[in-house]
Amino acid sequence: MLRKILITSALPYANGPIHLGHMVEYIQTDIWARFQRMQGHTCYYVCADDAHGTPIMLRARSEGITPESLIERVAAEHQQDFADFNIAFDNYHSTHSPENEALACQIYESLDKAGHIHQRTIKQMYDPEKEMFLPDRFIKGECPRCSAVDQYGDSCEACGATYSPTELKNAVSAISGAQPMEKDSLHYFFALGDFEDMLKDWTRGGHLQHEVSNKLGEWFEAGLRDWDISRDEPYFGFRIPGTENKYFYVWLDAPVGYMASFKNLCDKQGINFDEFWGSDSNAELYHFIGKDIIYFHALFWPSMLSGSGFRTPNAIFAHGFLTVDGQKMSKSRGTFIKARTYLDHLNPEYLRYYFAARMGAGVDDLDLNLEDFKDRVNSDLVGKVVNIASRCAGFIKKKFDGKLSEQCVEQTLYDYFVAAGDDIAGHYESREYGRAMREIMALADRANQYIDEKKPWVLSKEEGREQEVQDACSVGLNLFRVLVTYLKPVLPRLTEQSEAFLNVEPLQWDSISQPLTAHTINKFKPLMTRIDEEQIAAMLEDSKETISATEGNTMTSTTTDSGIDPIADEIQFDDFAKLDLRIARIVKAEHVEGADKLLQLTLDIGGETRNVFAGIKSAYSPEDLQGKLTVMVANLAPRKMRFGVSEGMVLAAGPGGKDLFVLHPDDGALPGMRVK
RNA sequence: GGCUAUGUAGCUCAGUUGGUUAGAGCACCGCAUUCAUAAUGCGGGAGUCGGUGGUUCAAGUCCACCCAUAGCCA
Repeated sequence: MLRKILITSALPYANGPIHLGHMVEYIQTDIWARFQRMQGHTCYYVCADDAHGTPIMLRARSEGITPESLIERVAAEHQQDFADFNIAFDNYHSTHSPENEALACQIYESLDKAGHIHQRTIKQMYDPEKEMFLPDRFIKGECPRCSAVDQYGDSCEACGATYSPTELKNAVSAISGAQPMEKDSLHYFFALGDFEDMLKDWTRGGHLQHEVSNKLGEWFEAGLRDWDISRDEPYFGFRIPGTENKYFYVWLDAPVGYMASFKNLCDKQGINFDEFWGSDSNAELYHFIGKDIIYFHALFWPSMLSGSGFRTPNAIFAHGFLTVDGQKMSKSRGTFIKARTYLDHLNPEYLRYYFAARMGAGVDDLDLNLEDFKDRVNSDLVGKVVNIASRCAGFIKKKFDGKLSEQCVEQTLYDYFVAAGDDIAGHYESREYGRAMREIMALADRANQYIDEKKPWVLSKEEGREQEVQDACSVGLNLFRVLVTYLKPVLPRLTEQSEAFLNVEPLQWDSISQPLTAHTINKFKPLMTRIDEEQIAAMLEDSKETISATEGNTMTSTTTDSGIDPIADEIQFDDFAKLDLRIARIVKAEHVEGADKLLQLTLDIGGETRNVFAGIKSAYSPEDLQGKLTVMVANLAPRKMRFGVSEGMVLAAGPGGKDLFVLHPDDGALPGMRVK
């Protein structure tokens, strides 16, 4: 029976470039879409840029352009990256679109009408200088529990406490540096608790991976709380119907973007939208997402849909994150690799294959081990698969004028290859691509063994055995054709070239039931070349140089350390002169008992010593620092911390974790010298 | 801190309801081969199954605790 399927990938945030972490998901989804289409099913694959929210507003502001022109530019870049990775979207749209506004408002109004929207005045932090309310992550201060400095407004990275930003001590706005004040604001809430019964059924109804269902049990135990869906102006988003100055929180209209993109496609191609989204739809709907955004997709989204008269998804498919060589992507190591940087150096099909080879249906993280990447692509694709065609094509072309035998002499072997297709299809369907690739490669091994047994290069030197040569090579090429068919969802470009070489129509899953006989093929050209280590090295080098990525509150996985902060507001010389920066010698550095992130430093600033707690333990051990010169802020008000009083601050750059770099003066500087 | 996962050869993984000597591919070594983009075939070495303790005639598999890694905590 032919199926009608609509699938989506999470919407990338229109605030920065696509990187290889994003590509895990788009490649996973694209393979699935291509597989379904090869089966003859109708499968639409839609996506869009997620274009709203404070980070985009601020970024546009810092670039001195409108949010509209920012998102337009980023959308063009995103789409070029996807196109070059052969991600075959049926439609790519934007959440900042009329379709999305109409649908978001329609859903909101339905929910409101049914009594699922409540209003309530809350206290929120407000930046009096910028005249705006501050999202939690734009407020920094000291953790109310452990007093760690420089923590975000929602949780402490040092002790793991979660709290509300109003509890933060010595809070400052990350945008202006001003001290935020509490201010009342009327907010709109979605009553998630109204959907508890529906959600309990849905999340346990086979729509989620088992580990995800387990995780969600936790939320039910904790009780479902209302969801704050409004934001005050200034905000880049859609105004809430019936209000003057309230906007939908970006996460309200982001998933609606799936519908909007599809609506846009329907309008262009005359597809029936309701057939896919109506409450009685019998089409299939699947969302591919990263494991970090399960909450939004498995709780809010089904509730919103069912509360506003739409169907709910058949399933949510969550995947893990990408690491590179076993570690988080890092800018300093060059492993924060943008899609574009990869494309500048390497064939996208290599990565598509490598990801496929290592991808399963679970939420485990996936590691891009660059050594393994090279070995695997070279031995599996070039050494095994492509080699089969390469070693047979010459004989057929030279000795038989490109013509295959009249009949397949190895029907049993051929049937064995065809029969394996059911298993492989099953693995694709259940997103066990790694298993599928393993089975395909086992078949490739079998094909190479067969050619080895027949030894056409020996036969061709013997009189009267021409037929055997033609037969063996014809079998080899027919096996190759089956293998390429199985790999088609993963390797669209290789497949296209192979179709041209084999001189056949686009391969479908069921087009291989019979072998090609008495068929003329075209001249063989190398289908894929090996990866050279140099290419990988050059890509890493390039990645180190072209670091400019920034992330925000994105729907797609942020697998990375944070991006480059925007340049702060202009200051006058007098403001700068207030800072007293001094060269300091680290005379002693030691661990602080009970502190995860802090090192205690004793600094000599020329006759005076200072005790400073620095949050650099993740990047330095005390031995690294002892005796070194650095720069400190000497006139910062002393701050009482849980472990003692900190009398200043050492200067360091970097996003955090292992990527922290303490400043270091040039030779000749002496403790106590003022930096100006 | 709480929760959900993950941890098996150098690398990637498979190991069904606990049941002989823990398997495969890649990498490595040896041999064969030269049709093929130095590709292929045959053979070989390699593992205290994250750690500790327990249940059992029997544990990679079950239980407890611990360690490491990842994500989530609206």
